[in-house]
This record gives sequence, structure tokens and C-alpha cells, in this order.
Amino acid sequence: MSYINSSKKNKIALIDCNSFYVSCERLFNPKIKKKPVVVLSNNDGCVISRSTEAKKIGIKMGEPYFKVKELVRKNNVYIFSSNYALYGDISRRVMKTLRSFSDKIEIYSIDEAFVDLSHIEEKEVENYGKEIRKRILKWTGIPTSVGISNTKTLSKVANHIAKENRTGVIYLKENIDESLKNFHISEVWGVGKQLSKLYIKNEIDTAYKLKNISNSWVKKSTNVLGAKTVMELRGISCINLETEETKRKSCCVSRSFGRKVESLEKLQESITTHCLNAAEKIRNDNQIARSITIFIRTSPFDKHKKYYSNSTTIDLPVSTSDSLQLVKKAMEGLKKIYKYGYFYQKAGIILSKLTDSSENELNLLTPIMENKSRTLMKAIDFTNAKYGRNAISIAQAGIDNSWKMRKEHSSKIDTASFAYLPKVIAT
DNA sequence: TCTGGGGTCCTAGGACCC
DNA sequence: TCTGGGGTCCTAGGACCC
Repeated sequence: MSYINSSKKNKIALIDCNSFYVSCERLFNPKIKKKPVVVLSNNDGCVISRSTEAKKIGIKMGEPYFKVKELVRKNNVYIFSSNYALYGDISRRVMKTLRSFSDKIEIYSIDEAFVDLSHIEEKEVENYGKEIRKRILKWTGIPTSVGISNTKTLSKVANHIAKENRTGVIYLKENIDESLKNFHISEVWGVGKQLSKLYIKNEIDTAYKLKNISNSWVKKSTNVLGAKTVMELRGISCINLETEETKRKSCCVSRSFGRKVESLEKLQESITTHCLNAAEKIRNDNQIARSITIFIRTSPFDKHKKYYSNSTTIDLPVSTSDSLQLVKKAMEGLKKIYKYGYFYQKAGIILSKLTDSSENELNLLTPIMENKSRTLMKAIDFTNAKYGRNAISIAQAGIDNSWKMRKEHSSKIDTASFAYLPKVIAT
């Protein structure tokens, strides 16, 4: 019994770019259209984006590259190392295009966004979705899929279906149950590996069955997020559209090594580099950190060597974004957790307890030095922005590249550089 | 030989206080 | 010798997302 006219319900669209990283590479390389293409993660480690053709061959998402090398060779799959500067740039263009439709938009990740379509008339919704697709494709060259329904979770379902049956746009409003019956539990947004296992053990293997379990059972067996997912499948909106841009609460920079690292010295170099990059990132957002975590680990996959993983967190007396102070603390932390005799595979740092840097101006404990350091940091950031990342660094970061990432398949496209613009020859 | 990186949120349990 | 109970805050670890 409801007084609410169903047409008054929320309508939320999820716009998701198809094989986003692959699509970005294709923009600048027409010859790989319709061909199997794969983009690899940092260090050329795993498959993180696949074209439809590559999916058909049987290359799985997240699979280690070395395991699919044979498949790649046999099928002439085009391989690319990831180029995040390019993907970030294309992403901004896609989102800008989306904003030409509505301000009520939540940028959810690099390749997807929720848009509120509640104001669109019922009979126009699907066409509107088609128009969004068309414009993004025309203005940016990126193909998308659009799923629309009453809640975020349902629009995720709709989007998933649109991707699978290649219709481009799905407005899920009637016969939702039929769709949910064919929707595997593990594909539901918010249901990961662990929850899938739990649900399947309890004979809940489709979205439809999850929708119909009792509230008390979900709450007891999972947590509030589990309960929210169930409500959302019922069409009751529990997860709001976050249209305000928020600043990050922590900032992590970490990398696997191209080659295993044993010495403290090399770890110091990498941690210093990561720390400088993280500090620059938070300065860019006018933030300061109160806490810094350093972590190192050996490979969890190597069955023949002993595994070691450790981290330490240091609270700073006063929040800062000063690279030199942060690096000093990071080095202290690293010495605490470093153990000789291991072959390290990855190292990183996390800056946390981030706040707005303006908040520190009122803090009487802030040393006068802070002003001096701020001027220095500004000069460094300016120079690095102008002459390229790490144009100015500190000696501690090292110049020997032996531990740095592998990146053997880069397309080297840089949309911020004139040198990489396609050339047109007029005769 | 080779298995990514960067986030958020939730919760159990410990520390602490009265 | 006996050794409470309830509240809050914090954090590490886990689960999830892309």
C-alpha cells in the first residue's frame, strides 16, 4: 500500500565506459579497432582491460600476464602497458560531456558515473539514455553502456545487462524480477567473494533470491551494507547519490618492483620516491597529513621463499605536507620494519588523517619554519609541473633505476604534449 | 622469470574512564 | 580475600569497489 506514484520514484542512470582503457588506446590507434586488445596493470603484471574480442578468446580479467602470454601470441592480441595520464585525461572529457546533461552527477570511478534522471518523463527516459551514449561517443570517441533504474544497485544490474546483450541502454522498470532471476549473486554490486560464498552456502545464488530474504537474516548474517544491498534490490533507495566532490581521506602511493629488492638502500630509494609523490599529491589538494604508514612485503606468490610483510604507522606531532619532514619520518619507519635476508616485491606509503591545510594556520604550535617550507614546496611543485615529474627530487630518491617498473608495451601517447599529436599533412 | 594500485567503510575488540 | 559495569574512543584488519 503506497501513496507514492511510481513515476515519482528516483531514476538513476549508471553510465559506464566499455573496456575503458582499451577504448582509450583505440582512439589513437585505429588499426586496433575490431582486434583483440588487452591493457596491462603497472609492471605489466595483470590484465586489467580487455576488448570484446580479447574476452572471447578467453583472456580473464585480472589474470597475470605471463599466464596468458601463449594465448596472446597465438591470437595476435595487441598488448599495452597502462598509461594512466592518458586514461585520466579522456575520463575528464567523458565526465565533462556528461555534465552537459545534468549537474546531479556522481563520478564513481575513472570510467563510470551515476546521473540523476528523476526529472525526466517516464516515456522519455530510454531515449534520454540513448542520447547520452550518442553524445559521449560523438564528442569523445568512447563507447558506453547505460543502465537506468530506481536505485544505484538496480542501475548497476541494468548496466550489466546492457553490456551483456549489447543493447547499449537498459531501463529496468517492469519485470525487474525476471531480470534478477537470471542475475548471478556474485555479480551484484556490493556482493564480493566472501559474501557470495556465504549466500551460496545458504542457497541464495541469484539477485532475486537475495531480494527476497528476510531483513533480520541479512542483518544478522552480514552487516548494514548487506542489508542496504537487499533494500536497493527491492527498489528502495538507501545509497545516496554523492554529487559533492569530497577530498580524499588518505593517500597511498605504492609500487611493485620490476626486479626483487634486497637491500635497505634500494628500499629507501623507492620509499623516498613514493613519499615525494604522495606529498605532492596532497599539496595539490591543499591537504596536510597527521599520520604516515610505511609498508614492505615479499611476494605472496612465491612458494619457495619465506613470506614477510610488515608495516608501521607514525603519528606526526603536527600535520604537514612538507616532503622533507615526511621522508625523514618514512625513513625512520622503514628502518623499524626492514629485515635483512628477504627479497622484497613491493613497498609503499600511506598518508592519512588528512585535513585541509588552512586548518593548520590557526594552530599556534605550527612552527614558523612551516612558512619557509611551504615556499620551498611550492617552488618544487611548480618546477616539476613545468619540466616533468621528478625534475626536482632529493638525492635520497636515487638515480639508479634497477628497481623501477617494467613497462614494455607503452603506447607513449601523451595528450598533454604537442609532440604526440597526430600529424596531418596538407598537400 | 613474470601475479596492480588506490580508495572507502564497517566492526570487533582493546584501552580507558568513571 | 573479594575483584563491576557501562560507556566512549580508537585502531587494525577485513571486505568491498573500480
